[in-house]
Amino acid sequence: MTNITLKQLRYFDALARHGHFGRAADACAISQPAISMRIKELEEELGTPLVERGARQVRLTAFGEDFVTKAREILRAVDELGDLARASQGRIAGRLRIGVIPTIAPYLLPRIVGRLSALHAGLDIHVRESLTSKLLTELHDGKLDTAIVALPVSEPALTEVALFDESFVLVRPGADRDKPVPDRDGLREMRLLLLEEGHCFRDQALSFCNIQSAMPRETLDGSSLSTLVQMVGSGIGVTLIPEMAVPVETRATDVDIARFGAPEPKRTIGMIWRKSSPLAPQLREISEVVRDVARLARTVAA
Amino acid sequence: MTNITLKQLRYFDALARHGHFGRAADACAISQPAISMRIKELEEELGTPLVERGARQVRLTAFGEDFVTKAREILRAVDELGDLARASQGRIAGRLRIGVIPTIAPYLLPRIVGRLSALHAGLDIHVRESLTSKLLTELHDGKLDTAIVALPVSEPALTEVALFDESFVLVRPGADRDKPVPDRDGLREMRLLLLEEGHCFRDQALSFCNIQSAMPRETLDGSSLSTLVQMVGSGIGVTLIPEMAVPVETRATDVDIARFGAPEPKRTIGMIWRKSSPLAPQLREISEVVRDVARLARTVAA
DNA sequence: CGGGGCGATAATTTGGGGTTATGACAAACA
DNA sequence: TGTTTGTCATAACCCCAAATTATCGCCCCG
Repeated sequence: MTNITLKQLRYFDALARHGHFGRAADACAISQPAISMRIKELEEELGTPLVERGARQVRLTAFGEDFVTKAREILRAVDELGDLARASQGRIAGRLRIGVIPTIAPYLLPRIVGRLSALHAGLDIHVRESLTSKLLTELHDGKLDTAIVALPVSEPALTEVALFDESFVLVRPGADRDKPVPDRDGLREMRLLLLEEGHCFRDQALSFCNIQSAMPRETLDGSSLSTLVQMVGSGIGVTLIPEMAVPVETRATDVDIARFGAPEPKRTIGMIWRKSSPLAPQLREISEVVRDVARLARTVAA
Repeated sequence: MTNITLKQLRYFDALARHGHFGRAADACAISQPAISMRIKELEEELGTPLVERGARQVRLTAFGEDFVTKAREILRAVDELGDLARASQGRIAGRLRIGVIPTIAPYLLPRIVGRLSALHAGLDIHVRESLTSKLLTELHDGKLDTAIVALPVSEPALTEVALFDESFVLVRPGADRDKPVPDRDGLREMRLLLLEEGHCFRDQALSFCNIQSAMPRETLDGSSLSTLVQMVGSGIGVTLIPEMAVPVETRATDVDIARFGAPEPKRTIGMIWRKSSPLAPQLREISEVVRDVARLARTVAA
């Protein structure tokens, strides 16, 4: 393990440049004895002289020549470290790992990624679609920088900002078009198709109907909103979907979309990140962008 | 002009390695506050955080990851400055860190160390025995000056010189002494004991028998050639060992050693070092010595 | 031989970088 | 829900490394 310091290298670089202790010292804004001592010390550590102190001039030894080129490479590399910092500083750039729940991802993510990429050229976005519980774990483990989930998550270590509220709408077979829209109690009597266990959207829908999740119910579970809507289209039952999913999911299926009267079921979608994350300022800024994108997406949908 | 110091980089390297301020401080033989302060200072100079301080763990930021690789390059370059000094004096002296694979080390290393120490009084030899993959990593990281492994390694940044070829011989229970020597196909039918995954010698033996490593095979894996030979002695199966290992490993066990007919299995042992190493000329000279030593060892064995 | 330029050495000061002790806070625990 | 524990930050202090100024020694030159 060497004890060479960057100061020694800087002084030696200056000395090699000027061929003169006094002027090198000036260049380094130090006194002449200081540089003399540092160079001597460096030579002792290396066990070999670097400069030949002539009567009227100092000249590098052969080894000193080799040494100074290597030393300059190092000094340059160190200076570039500062640039590296400046390059990646402040601005939104580099890798951003974002997790989104499956009942949001297909409808919002393409727009988010598009907008963010357009706004921030140097941004390298990695997307992960997964259930809330898994997203939270990955957030904690540092596998994700942020996530978009339904609030609240109520984790003290996480910051959560609300993005928007979204209503749930009823999806029923096209044939039911003219029937009155059921209320939450009426809904409980119908054959309600839901996502499988683990999706927060399932719990949110159940809670609207005042049904205990644990209660054994005869429901047919679909694995994606698409599947659910397809099944509704074949007359198997009814389902709820977030309104943002309406344009995409009901495009090619004969189903009827009906809004509920008050109290309208809805959930709050938000963005979360670790309070300790150094990206926090950037993430807050990003959350503004996401909110904009979402508002746009929802006005288009409505 | 940056004020970054090598100490800061060394400490940060340690912190990145350990992911823990306290342990990193231990590794640097300083107190925990010292490293905390230095890292904080570094972050202030860079104007950007390097690590995310979680309650239970310290994690590098994306920028920290970039930074640490650059920093390590610099630290290695600085360490090489010391080598440069020694090399420029022409002599072979100072610290020499040499890595050797486990299927070579016991049979060759004592002689190598003995000879080199005798030839070069000022030489301080450090030996490391490990698998090829680990040796290559340590070579790149500047933890080793050179390594003796099976060629080829085909790394563009490394110089490789061949030292010698060594044949593999069959080790079978003493009772099989009078049976004919199997060929590579016959070998496939026998119960072949091999080193565990990761040893290059395992792969070399398998490739001789034309067996895919991935292929699920019923083999009993030993962790050293000694163990393998002992197991063969108890009649469990057969194995291959490099001929250099014969005198040491078969001394006290009732086993039969048989050479294969053509095509005889063999491998090439060579010495490797970083092309950028300032010790390159000395290492080449050392490789001549090692080659001599190996030739001597093998004629004794034969 | 005396003077001036230059680097080395000596004596002294100062602050960077270390230490120990302690605080703050989140996570784990009971 | 307190309590304990692990972990990093902060505070107060200390010391030696590395400056500074002053001076010396030396060689070349006039």
